[in-house]
Amino acid sequence: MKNHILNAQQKKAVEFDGKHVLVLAGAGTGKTRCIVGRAAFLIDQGMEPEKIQILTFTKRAANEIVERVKASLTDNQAQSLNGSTFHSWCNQLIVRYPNLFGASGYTVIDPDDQLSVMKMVCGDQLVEYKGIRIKPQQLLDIYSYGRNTRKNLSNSIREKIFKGKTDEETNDEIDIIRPKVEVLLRAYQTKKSEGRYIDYDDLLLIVANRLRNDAEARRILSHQVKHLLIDEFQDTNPLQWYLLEPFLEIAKFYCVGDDAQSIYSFRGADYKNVHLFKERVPESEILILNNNYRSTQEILDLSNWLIETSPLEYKKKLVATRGSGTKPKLINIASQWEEANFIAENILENFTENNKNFIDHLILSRSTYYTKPLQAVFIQKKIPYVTYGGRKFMEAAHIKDIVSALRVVNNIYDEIGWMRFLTFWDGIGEIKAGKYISKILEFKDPLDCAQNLEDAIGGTEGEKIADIYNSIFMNSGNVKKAIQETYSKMELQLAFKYRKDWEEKRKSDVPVLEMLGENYATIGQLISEGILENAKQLNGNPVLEGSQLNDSEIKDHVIISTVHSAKGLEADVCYVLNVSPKVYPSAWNLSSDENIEEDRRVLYVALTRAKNELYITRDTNSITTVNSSETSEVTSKYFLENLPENLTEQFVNPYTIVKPRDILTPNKIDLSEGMDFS
DNA sequence: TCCCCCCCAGTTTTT
DNA sequence: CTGGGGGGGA
Repeated sequence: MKNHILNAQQKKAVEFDGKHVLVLAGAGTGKTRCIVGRAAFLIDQGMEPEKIQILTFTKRAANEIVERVKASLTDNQAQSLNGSTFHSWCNQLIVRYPNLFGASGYTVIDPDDQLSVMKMVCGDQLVEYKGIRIKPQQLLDIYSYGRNTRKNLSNSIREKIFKGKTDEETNDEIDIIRPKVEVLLRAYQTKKSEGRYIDYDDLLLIVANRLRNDAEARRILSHQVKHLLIDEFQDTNPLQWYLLEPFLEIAKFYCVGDDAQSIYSFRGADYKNVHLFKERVPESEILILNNNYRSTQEILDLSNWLIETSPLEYKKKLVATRGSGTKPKLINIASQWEEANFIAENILENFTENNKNFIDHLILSRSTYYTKPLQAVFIQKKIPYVTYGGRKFMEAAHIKDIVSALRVVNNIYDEIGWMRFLTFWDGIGEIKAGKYISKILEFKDPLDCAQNLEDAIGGTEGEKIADIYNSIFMNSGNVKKAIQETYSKMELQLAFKYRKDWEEKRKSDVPVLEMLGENYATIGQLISEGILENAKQLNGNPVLEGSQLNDSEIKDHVIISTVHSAKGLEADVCYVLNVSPKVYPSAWNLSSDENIEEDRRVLYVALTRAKNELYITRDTNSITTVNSSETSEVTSKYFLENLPENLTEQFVNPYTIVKPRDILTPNKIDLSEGMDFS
């Protein structure tokens, strides 16, 4: 094993020989290197790789760690090493031990489908639904928040609907709506059972409950799981801990985390869980890594300043082992187009004159949506890029159409799947589809359905739909073939339904779906694992919607990512977009100190990604409007408001701004000019 | 009554 | 780029 790159602290952490450990490590101190090193060390010591489970928050992080372990070992020693997200891991366990968890023939549903189910429930329970002014999506938020935090319904309503307020008026309101919400949530659970649906939280709960209540189940798994290596431990929430706890007696825990990088409280994560580690985990130790290997001192000075100005104490001051470099640059921009142009020109200059590759550049944004103009400019200037974060591949409408056909064969009780598949066809709307579905739900099994589906629907539609059903049914052992057959029968209608952008954009996703299908042995696996799959990452290679990347571009591209998806990433040159008032902290979060501090950590994560050069852009318009019209609240809470001048270099955009014509937003015409009303 | 199509609004962050 | 709403047509 090649471990010569480890320092003394890291080596101690990698070769830890106690039972459970938490490695507390600041940004850039080698957290990932530690997990990679640990896995390689264990395998080197003779542990079977299939009994080591690496748990991460994103699929990409899992893949990357596994790849790096493989690269650090010889002879395919790590071939069967397992790295996955919590959800994917649970799904795999459920599939592998159908008798243990009792969940076969189920369909894992994504948030879109959850919403559809909840809407059906609200339609069924109109009396209760009308009695509360809460939208179906908010009901799901309450439900999921309650399950993830293991808080009760009243408190979940308080957090999600009333922003945590505890005054008497709020309490009275909660008392009034709580029973009605309960009726709706219980109806949602019933509907899930009827449709044999499993939502994301169920994946964790099914495994957790079984293991907690059944010593025999723990005994079986104790032979399979010896080591749990858990990344980003500060982001685990109570539900995840509820799942992990029964493994304490089975496996050895190896957790790494950093409380200053906890940015998932909206999903119920509590950064204090790292502080509770020693209390909750007997026979455990805490190790600390504090040498930063990533960034220059100037970048760390700014990052340190940011968390030092927090009312919370992180007891963290990163020191660069790499020494000094250039100061972070703060650029005031007047519009998103100027920002996009500046970044594009800067990257092109680095590429052509400074001997840098595209992959040396990382662009970080608070939201996916905000990067759209940037992407337009990159396409215009032919800069290859990959986006992380945002919509999943399987969530695109045209993919869902194709997959809906596969879903109903996998689970004939999948009403959501039927609704999508039936209404896909011309002349069938929700009403007709509903009538067909009530007939379909009476079929005994898939075979019964295959034989009688045509008659149940009737006409040429029935013929067409039954034909597709049957060809998938015949090919259920070959997922790729099933997809191809389905597509060939749906192609005409797809091209018609999406005529505006079918040829240019959506059609090219079909081969990607086929490739995805090749990875799975059954349709059930495709739809449960596939919805957890990221759009841009396929067989380890980024796949872009719309543009076909050639080989060299696959290897060399700029990365555009949300901060949340950028955990663990680093780059030579980093651009943090739109660090403006109302964004850091964001306007929604201003009312809560906890949320403001979470936003501070979001910015902290963003800043600490940079190795050598850090560019921070901010919108001058929002600065001036805030100063002139709004109360001081927004400005006083803005993170860069009291930024010491010596920490950054104010920087003027040196490039001429050219607005490409085809991406130009129409100018707003001001019709109030020319008239003096005085 | 049901279905289709066009237009508009509004988008945190993730599994 | 999707979801909802409104209007027109069958």
